[in-house]
Formats: sequence, structure tokens, C-alpha cells
Amino acid sequence: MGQTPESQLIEQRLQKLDAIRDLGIEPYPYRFEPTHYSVDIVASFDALNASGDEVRVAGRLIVTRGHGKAAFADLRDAKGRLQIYVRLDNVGDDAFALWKLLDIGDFIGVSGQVFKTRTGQISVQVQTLVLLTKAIRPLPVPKEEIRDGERVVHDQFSDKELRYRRRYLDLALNPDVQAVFRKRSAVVSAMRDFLDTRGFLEVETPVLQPLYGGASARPFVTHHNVLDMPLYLRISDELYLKRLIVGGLEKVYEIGKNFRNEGIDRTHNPEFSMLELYQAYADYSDMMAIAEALYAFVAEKVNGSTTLEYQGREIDLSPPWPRIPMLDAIERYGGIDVARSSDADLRAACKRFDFDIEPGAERGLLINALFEACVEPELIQPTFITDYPIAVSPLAKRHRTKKDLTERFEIFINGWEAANAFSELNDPIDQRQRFAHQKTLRDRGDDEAQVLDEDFLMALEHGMPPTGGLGIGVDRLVMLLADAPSIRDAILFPHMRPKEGLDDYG
RNA sequence: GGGCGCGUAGCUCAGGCGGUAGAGCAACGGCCUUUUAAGCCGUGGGUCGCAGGUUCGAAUCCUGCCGCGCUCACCA
Repeated sequence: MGQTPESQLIEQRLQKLDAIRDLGIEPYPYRFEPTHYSVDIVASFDALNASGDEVRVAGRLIVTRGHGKAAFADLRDAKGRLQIYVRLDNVGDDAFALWKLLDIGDFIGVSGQVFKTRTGQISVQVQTLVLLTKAIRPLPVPKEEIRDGERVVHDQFSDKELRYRRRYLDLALNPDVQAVFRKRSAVVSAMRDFLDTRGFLEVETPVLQPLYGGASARPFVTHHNVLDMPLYLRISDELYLKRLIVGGLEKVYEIGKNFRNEGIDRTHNPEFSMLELYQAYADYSDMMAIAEALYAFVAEKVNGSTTLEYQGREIDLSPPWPRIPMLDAIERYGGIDVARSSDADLRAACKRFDFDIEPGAERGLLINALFEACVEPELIQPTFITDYPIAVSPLAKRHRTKKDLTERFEIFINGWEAANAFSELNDPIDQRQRFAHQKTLRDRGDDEAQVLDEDFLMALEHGMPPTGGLGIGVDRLVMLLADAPSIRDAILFPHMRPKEGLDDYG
């Protein structure tokens, strides 16, 4: 037992735990069957009051207001909070003795009839009280009041580090946080709904891959002991989903985690969720139509509207979205006419924007760098940027008319890359050459260049039909729809550096 | 990785011109059988992130480290 004051608080609760057992009460029983959620009782009060039916409610004790031989308290369950009234006369000596040994944070179940207090507060008149779980650590509940109909929270549990590290407390104490993750679930459900009704098949492909591919990023590496070989956590599921198109599944999607060994910031977490979908016989124009419709469908389903406010900024997801070829965008926002610019001109332009560019960088990379510098931040409303340079798009098909470009688009919303799509490259000879080109980039020191995957090439050599593919970042979509300022607010357990000495109690 | 800021009781925060710590909530004891940020009386609780340095003396000033946040650069 430690010497910290926190351990004193724990010690007090452990003593109560013993006292509860001394009363012959098991503090960790097995089950309880509620009849109602808190909010249901409030919603159907009149009927419950008229019938006199007994209700059973379970939840976490979040506040008590004792009055000697009686007490009011609030329970919080998954849907809201409810006042209960515990009175010695009604519950009897034993249950009231138990009541005195309860703490904020304990889970309890109660049964009794509903009633309204003198001030009109809907409450449960407790007849029986059972302890469902004793909490031995203090729950840092804030105080709340209802002022002018608004919920006002005092001393809210707000330390970001603690909120992320102990997300369960964040969820238990901040209903708004629960709402974000309920919304996240609704987003994923809506995606499935949208795709399933359009005949897409949901599949699962390997997370542990002998080679990583499908994106330009550094991977996490692990090791298989029995096979004694390295394995990579996938940076993308793209190459496996395309194999399924080769196999004739025609319309497939996967919602899953990708892992990229890169920096962490407000819009990047080392593991993040992507929706990737592939459709045979389709091209990137079809993917644009699907993407617009999907975003609008999800927003409507989840928020009831295709317009939203993100961090004070109005964003309208209603289709159709503007489609701007990358070179046009660079001219419009950066004033640079790429077609008439020499490589040296582009290099000079990059310098003007004050960012480092590899001395030997080829034209496509220069164009992409200029785009990122002068266009991306401007793209607040949803926008398709189309027709990327071949050099930065090793898995995309060459543009049917535009030289040196591919049939690729990315969606930008709020200045973020929100999605990425191509007419998929299905020419195995061209694909092999692209991989070869990536290798030269890698040999020049680009450790994010893609690696040659012979097994994938073999699949392409067996024939992949023309295919459109689309990848959508799930976390960023949740951020937008939930108005979450950081990706950490859209991921239940965001990555945190390990911290030693969080607690000396054990 | 660079810059800026933060780290004090279980939680939310004061103190910060150097003289070894305060409040509210939570907790504990007492009173209270319709309260709702319940109330009243009383009590306990702190290696002031960690390690050095300056000083007679450091929560306070300096340096390094750790963690977190914001931001810039790179990546979705």
C-alpha cells in the first residue's frame, strides 16, 4: 500500500468494501436486469406513474445529496441520468446501511416506483437497492447544474492527457465524448449501408503482410517467430483488394486499420481507419460519383444534414463538388502555368514557397510539391483534385489523353486530404515499370517509395479488369461530422507515449 | 525534428517580485426523511513532473530530461 493521498482514498474505499462484505453483501454480483433506461423513465413517466409499475434501473452513482435518514442521488447509464430517492423507511435498515457505504463511482441497481418530487423532478422511489460493483478508486465527477435549461458543468474533467490515457473516465464523465463515438459508429454503419445496398461485398484482407504496399509510407515491422521472417503491418489494403478484383468479386470493400510509421499530429495517428472500395469495369469518374454520394449519404444519415460547421467554419458536402485538374488548381491558386514552365522554373517556384526539394527531383515531384504548398490549404469546401503526375501515382492508370498524368483524384475538405482514388493501373507491364521507377527513388534515399511486389504483379498478369478504386479516411470524416478538433478526439484510444509511474498503487 | 506554452491535493485551479503551499469539489467525522452545483459544523490530505545548478534558503530563478498541448516542417 502506497503512501500517497490517493492511496488513502483507496484505503477508505477498501475498508467500506470489507464492511459491505461484513453485511453479508457480495460487492461484485453477477447480473442485473434493468427494465428501463434513465431517459425512458422520464419519457414515459405519465404511463409509469399511472400504472404504478415497478421499474428497475442500473447505472453509475455520480452524485449524492444526503439528508440524514434519506438521500437523493443521480445515476448515469448509457442514455442519460436519473434521480433516485433512497429513504430508510422504504428500503429498510440493511439496504440503508449499504447505502451509507456507497461512493460516487459505484455501480448500483434499484427498483421502485416512479414519482415526482415536490419540485417536480421525476425520480425513482427506491424500494430495493443492490450494489453491482464497488469502485475502489475515486471518480473525478464534476458538478453540473441546469441553468436556463442549459447543462452547465463546473470543474469538468478536462486534462487532455488524462482524458486520452484513461478514456474510460472521459467517457464516464463527459457525455459529449460518448456522443462522438456513438457518431463514429453511426458513420461506419452508414458506410456499410451505402455500399451493401449497391452490391459491394465486405471483405477482410491481411493486416500482417510479407511486403507492404499500396501507399507511400514507412511501415511498422514485426517478426514471425516460427517462420523466422519479418512481417509488416499494412500501410494499405489496396494490393490485396485488387487481387480480389482479379478473382472476379467485382465490387469489394474493406473498412480497417492501416499503420504508418510517421509523425503524429492533429490529423495523423500511427494507426488509422480507411474505407477502401474497388469496382470492376469502373474508372475514376465513377469513383467521384460514388464518393460524393457516399459522403452526402453518411452526413445525412448521421447528422441529418449535408452541411456542417467544423470549428466555426461552414462546410457543405452537398454534391456535386467542383472537379479541378491539379495543373489548373496550381495556376488558379499559385499563379503558376505549369505547362509553360520548365523544370528550372518549377524548381524556382518551389524555392519561393520556401520548402526543401531534392536537388534531383523530377518534374512530377516538383508539381506535386507546388500543389501541396499553394493549393491544399485553400481547399476548404469539398473538392476533387484530378489528374496527378505519374511520378507520384505508381498505382494509377495513365490518363487517357493527358501526357505524364494519371487518372487519379484526391478529395480535399477543410484543407485535408480526405480521400484518394484512381482508375487502377491494370497493365502489368506498365505496373512493373512503375515499381522499377519507385526502386530508383528508393535507391536515391526516398524511404517512402513503394516496393516491388512480385506476387501482386503475378495477379495482374493473370488479368485484372478495368477497375476504379477509392480510399476514404474514416477518422477525418468522423472529425468533420462530430466537429472534433483533433484526430485524437475521434479515436477511442489514440497513441500516447508510454508514461512511467502513473500510479504506485498495486 | 524546430518554435512557443503547460505540468501544484483524487479532480478543477490559485500562488509564482525566492522565505519550504491555498481554495472549491471529492474524501473523513457530526447534524439533517423532497434535495438537485443541497445545506450547516468540524477534520485529514501535497517528494509543487524528474534530476541537477544558483542561493543561507527554490513550487518560484537557471540548465537538462520526461510527459502533454499548440504550431511549423513531413506523411492520409
